[in-house]
Amino acid sequence: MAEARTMTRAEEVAEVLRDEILRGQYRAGERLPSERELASRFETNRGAVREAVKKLEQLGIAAVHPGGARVVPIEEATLDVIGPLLNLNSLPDVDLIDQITEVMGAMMVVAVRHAVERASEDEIAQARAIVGRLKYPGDDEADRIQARMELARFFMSVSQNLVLRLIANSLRMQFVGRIKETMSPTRMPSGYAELLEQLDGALEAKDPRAAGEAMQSLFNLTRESMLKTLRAAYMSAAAGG
Amino acid sequence: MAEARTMTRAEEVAEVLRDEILRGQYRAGERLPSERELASRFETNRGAVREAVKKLEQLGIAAVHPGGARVVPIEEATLDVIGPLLNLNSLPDVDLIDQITEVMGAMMVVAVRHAVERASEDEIAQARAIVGRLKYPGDDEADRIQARMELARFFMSVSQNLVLRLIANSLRMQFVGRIKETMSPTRMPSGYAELLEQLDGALEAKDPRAAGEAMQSLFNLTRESMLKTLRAAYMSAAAGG
DNA sequence: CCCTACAATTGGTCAGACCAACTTGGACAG
DNA sequence: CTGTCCAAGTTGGTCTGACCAATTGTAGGG
Repeated sequence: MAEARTMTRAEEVAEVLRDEILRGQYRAGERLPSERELASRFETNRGAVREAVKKLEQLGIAAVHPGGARVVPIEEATLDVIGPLLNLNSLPDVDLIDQITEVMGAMMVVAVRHAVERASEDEIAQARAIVGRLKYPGDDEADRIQARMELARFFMSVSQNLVLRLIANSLRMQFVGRIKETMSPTRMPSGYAELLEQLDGALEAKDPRAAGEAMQSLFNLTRESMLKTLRAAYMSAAAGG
Repeated sequence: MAEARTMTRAEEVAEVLRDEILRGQYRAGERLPSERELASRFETNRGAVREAVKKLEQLGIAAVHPGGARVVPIEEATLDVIGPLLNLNSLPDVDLIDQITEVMGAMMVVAVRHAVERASEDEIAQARAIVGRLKYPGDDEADRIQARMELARFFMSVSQNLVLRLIANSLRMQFVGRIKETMSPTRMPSGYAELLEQLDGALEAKDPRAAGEAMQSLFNLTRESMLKTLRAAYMSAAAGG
């Protein structure tokens, strides 16, 4: 599912315009060229341009009114701009990744607390099984990443909080793919194993608070190691280029 | 700004289809009627229908492919479905509101912690001024609601976390307007004043953790009182109808 | 029963047109 | 010179009708 089907003409136009806006080539409040102008610039018809501009509007970075479309400041955009923002440059913005991770951490803490509160025996067992795969990773590194994702999704779904799931969806979809390539050599940070042990214990004891705290610490650790890796990547890129 | 301009034909169609999907009139995975069929049903042209369907796709509740559009399960939707979900019935869903409040609370805690960490003297003073308006409310009840919103937005903007702001934007935009009408007789719950005092103290001492905890407690309190009010509204609605 | 080939349907694109609402610029009154 | 108001031009919203490529559903052949 979700295979990268060939892009539609409207999507191509939307992408170009979107990146131009995100790069700040238009000031906030400034008028976008008219649909007719854009159609001639992209050598396509107005219908396609219209769809593209609608897309920008639903991204929250453009406001279309009869009389003209205007650029909206990014702070008023939708969560969906995060992905494009990450992909704007060859290396994603460190601060932005840090912010994403922090928010994801906070959400996971809430999810875990809820999940532990309402989980059945069986679900607890499932969660612990995944934690086990993290504690004693096989020879496959990819399996650990996979297990981490699974754990997150599992807690999210058991937590029964739709809002949480939707936010996590958006962030994951935009974030995870992008970060995997940058973070390919993920090492297990020191202290990680102990925290997994804590989480496992909290699950066994069905202690929501303890589970939440363990999860928080896990995320903090992941966050730090991620930043370190990213900064290193930046350094080498700067040295290389 | 953002005045309710007359709805576009495409928007009308999108609204109807969106609500039909959210009400579960199509099973997940089921095919949507073709654009041509919809055009004839809504007595409009294919272009308008096309825009509408695109809108559904960007809401994350429909997936458009050559060959046909299909309905997507709501768990895979975008945050933007929250608003429509709330407005689906005359009274918003209590569980959903609870979930939203909980998530907003978690985000505000993160925001406050960050904000206190990086706030300048001047910004701290501004925040405390708003807290003061909450502590000693004037005769105007609306002013208190206003102050609460201001405080939230202030912390969000000072926190410098774009992700946080974007999520808060979405939730606020979809949630606040809806909830105000339901919650018009907001009373100050007992214990609220003390927590405000705590928050003020934490701001003065520039203690991020303490500020976060105070904010968490404030939200928990608000959440409870909101649920109580809502449940009461439901009871009276059930009795009346 | 499976698989291939064909035909119908679907979304994607395109061109050209009209309308209502908006923006703009200039004429006019003060 | 300043401010107001109106008219012309521009813009988005809607509509029609058409063609293409891809996917679907189906009937026929293995």
